[in-house]
Amino acid sequence: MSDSPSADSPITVHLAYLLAQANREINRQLETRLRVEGVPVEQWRILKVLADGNGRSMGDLAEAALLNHPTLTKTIDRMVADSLVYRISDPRDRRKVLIFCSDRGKALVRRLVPLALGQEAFIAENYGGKAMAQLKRLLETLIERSG
Amino acid sequence: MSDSPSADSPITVHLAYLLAQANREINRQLETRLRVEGVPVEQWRILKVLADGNGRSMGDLAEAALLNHPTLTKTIDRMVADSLVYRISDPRDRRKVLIFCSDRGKALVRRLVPLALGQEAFIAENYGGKAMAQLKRLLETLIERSG
DNA sequence: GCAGGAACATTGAATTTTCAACCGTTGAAG
DNA sequence: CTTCAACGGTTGAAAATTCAATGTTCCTGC
Repeated sequence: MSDSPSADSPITVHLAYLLAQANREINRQLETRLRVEGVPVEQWRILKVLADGNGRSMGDLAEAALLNHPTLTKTIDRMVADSLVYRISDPRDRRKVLIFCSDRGKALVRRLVPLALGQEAFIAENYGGKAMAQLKRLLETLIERSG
Repeated sequence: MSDSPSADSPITVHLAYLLAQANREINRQLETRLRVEGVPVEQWRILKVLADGNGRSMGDLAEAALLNHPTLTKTIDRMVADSLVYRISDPRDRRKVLIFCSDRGKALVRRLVPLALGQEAFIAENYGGKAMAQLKRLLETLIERSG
């Protein structure tokens, strides 16, 4: 039986804490890599999702980019101002707004991808590809079971 | 030989993304549990760290509670206003400020701990104690190697 | 065809976080 | 001693996020 934490055990053994800590660390690393292009991590996620050329509704995009709805609206405002993406109201359902990646946005993504893959490679080296793959698998099932 | 992500692979296979997603999900669950007491997750972490009765410097506390320095200062301001913690300037090094948990804070932690442990138990059930233990181990070593 | 409820996105105000600059304290070099 | 760089923490302004409320559009039942 794996030791379940008790009242006086430190918070550092809680899964919620470990996830927050690991995320914070990895996110910071990615942040410093992306700083070369001056792009925040959230915008990187948005751009990468849109990079296939298909438009996404705000709802879908919020979910994919791990952002709350109002936060996404305002982030997209900024990105539109930077001409990285643009809005088109969905002709099939006029409540929806589809977001597309501009050419400028696509060009930026092409420069961003190697930076993100560089991090992946770096982690695989320092941490072990085996452990990394295992960790990814466990995270995926955790996410699946939590939805 | 674990498949390393390439330029066109979706962002959902990046470790940074999976960590952000898992953290977001688990954090939300914890948030709704703690809502019973009206305590934000960040304050829960702070209180839990201080619960042993020892004082911590702002620096140490920021690291333990996964908060940036100025953010912690302002969060502590709020918690002092709620009489959950108090500040005492360190007599050994007057640059430092030690934060202590008040009795009110300690009483609150006693109500918070079961909520957090409830989540741990819930995850262990729905996800498997074995997988959870393995995930924790992998996260710990990832954090260690990233420091 | 129309009334009412649900879905989608945005807005403005309030809260929170971040960035850069700052001040007091310490420790070490000269 | 005195000076000066580094440390620890706070502050105010700016930026980002969140909350609650709003405006459209769509869909269902009648």
